[in-house]
Amino acid sequence: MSEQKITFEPVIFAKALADDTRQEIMKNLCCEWLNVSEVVESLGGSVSQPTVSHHLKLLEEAQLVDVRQEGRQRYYTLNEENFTVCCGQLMANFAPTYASTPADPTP
Amino acid sequence: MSEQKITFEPVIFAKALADDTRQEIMKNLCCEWLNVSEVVESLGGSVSQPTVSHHLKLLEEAQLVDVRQEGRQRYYTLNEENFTVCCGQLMANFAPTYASTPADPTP
DNA sequence: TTGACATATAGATATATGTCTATACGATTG
DNA sequence: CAATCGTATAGACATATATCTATATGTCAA
Repeated sequence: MSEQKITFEPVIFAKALADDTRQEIMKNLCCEWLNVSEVVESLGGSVSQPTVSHHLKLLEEAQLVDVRQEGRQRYYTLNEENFTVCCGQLMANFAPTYASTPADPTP
Repeated sequence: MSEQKITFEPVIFAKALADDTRQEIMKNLCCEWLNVSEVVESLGGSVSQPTVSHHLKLLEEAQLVDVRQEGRQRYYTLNEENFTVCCGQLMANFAPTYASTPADPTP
């Protein structure tokens, strides 16, 4: 059904990863749904809520997080599958010798 | 022998990829040794030689290219193996569900 | 040694980006 | 409806970065 196929933009993907704060956020969202306030807390208060929102927006644009609205809160989680696809595409682009041609993903 | 084990710095790796020109350079250096002038040419003259040198330096610092001096020219090539290792580490960090624990690389 | 060539470095500049504060927006609750 | 809470947006600002021109460094050849 909804499962939109990811549009892989290698530079956008790389830019999304190219920041310490965002990588920390991604770690904290890995296998876990957190709302924005919880993400702020998870960073130990080192960055403000608007900054976190900004980072989450970038991650969303890169299709690396899923979002779910619940009341007035928005819950985010890392989309591991999309992340995996992006890494696979990077491999295909830049390490063809090592990249395993992944036939077809689970249909 | 010399094969230095790569020190994976996920943000440095991502930053190295986070630019169109660098990705183009990486593609052109994939499975191919080019000297600096040839890299400049391969970009169709869209960037200057010093700019290319700058990008190559970043790629070198990220350990994504190997360098070989030959006379007065420096030849660069993409290090596919290091690239692969970095992607694998990214997967381990951010997609543990999908990451294959790679036992041991070919000894 | 001198000149030419290949590449790297220095310095300048414009754009991109990460961060903050202030505030707007949207949903819930009294 | 009004107040409140959670999040997003706007605007400002400082730093990072991509690029250029000019020049230095290093290597070879005559």
